[in-house]
Amino acid sequence: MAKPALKLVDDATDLESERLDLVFSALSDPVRRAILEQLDGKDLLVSEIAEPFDISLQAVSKHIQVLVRAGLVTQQRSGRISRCRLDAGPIFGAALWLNRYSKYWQGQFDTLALYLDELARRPDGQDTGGE
Amino acid sequence: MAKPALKLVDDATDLESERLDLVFSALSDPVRRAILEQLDGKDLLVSEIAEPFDISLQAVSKHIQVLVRAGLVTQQRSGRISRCRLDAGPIFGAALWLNRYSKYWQGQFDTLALYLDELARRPDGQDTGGE
DNA sequence: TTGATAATCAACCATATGATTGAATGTCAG
DNA sequence: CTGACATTCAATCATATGGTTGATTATCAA
Repeated sequence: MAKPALKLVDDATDLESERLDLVFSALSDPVRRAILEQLDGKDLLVSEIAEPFDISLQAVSKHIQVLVRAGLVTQQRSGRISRCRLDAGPIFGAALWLNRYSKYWQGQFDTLALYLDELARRPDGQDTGGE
Repeated sequence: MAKPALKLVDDATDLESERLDLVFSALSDPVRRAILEQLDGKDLLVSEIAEPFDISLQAVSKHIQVLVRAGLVTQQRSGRISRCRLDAGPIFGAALWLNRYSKYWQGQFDTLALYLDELARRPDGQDTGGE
């Protein structure tokens, strides 16, 4: 009856399930994933975010709105500019849901643990670029 | 430069990005997430999977096709029945992508590690608040 | 053969999504 | 005030999605 201690893990509740709907749906678009990667470590304006993409600024603005609705990005408007900041909180909930299947990875699980360790140890989040 | 050792982490490649598109999109629907939870630990027929849901069998069949396209479920037809099996492999790739933001969780990271430990230690994958 | 069963196919519908272009809003600089 | 700029709003379009019902395919049992 009472929810488990880690309520994020239990997606039986409508609220958490709807949040997962929004988060996974937001993550299902490569443009939005790229936006999140851009925001990893630094806040950016809408126009700065849009710069690398070949689509219109309006399209990027709509993508950002989707990320905002999912709780993955917050926007702080000051004057005519709108600074966008990553909020990784909801990603944690998604990761928890995924990790209920970690038992299937097994061998690769060590790889993940190692990778997490590596990431945690690194000052910035940059990948090595291999070798 | 060359790709990193863990190519799953680098979604710059079109192939891996499209796979993530399919996986995250598949996970964005509560029915499909529930199906994956049903398949956690046991293979099921389409009709068995459909039983708990209020929607038509055909709708469930289409959901399963989406999961198959994403690589999350495999189907083995034998006679008129079609046995569905979970393939958690693609979830690993998705988890790796998410975990690039683990540095933001920090405090909660211990919680995740603890949870993973808990999951790994549990004989079956059942959550406390399960079905 | 007949008939029930398992699953998919097909057509259809309502709504959502991702993109576009053009207009509007609001703000800063001269 | 004028105008450039940052962003959003609005209308539109093509396509995708999630659901329905009805038909079809294929298998098993009597």
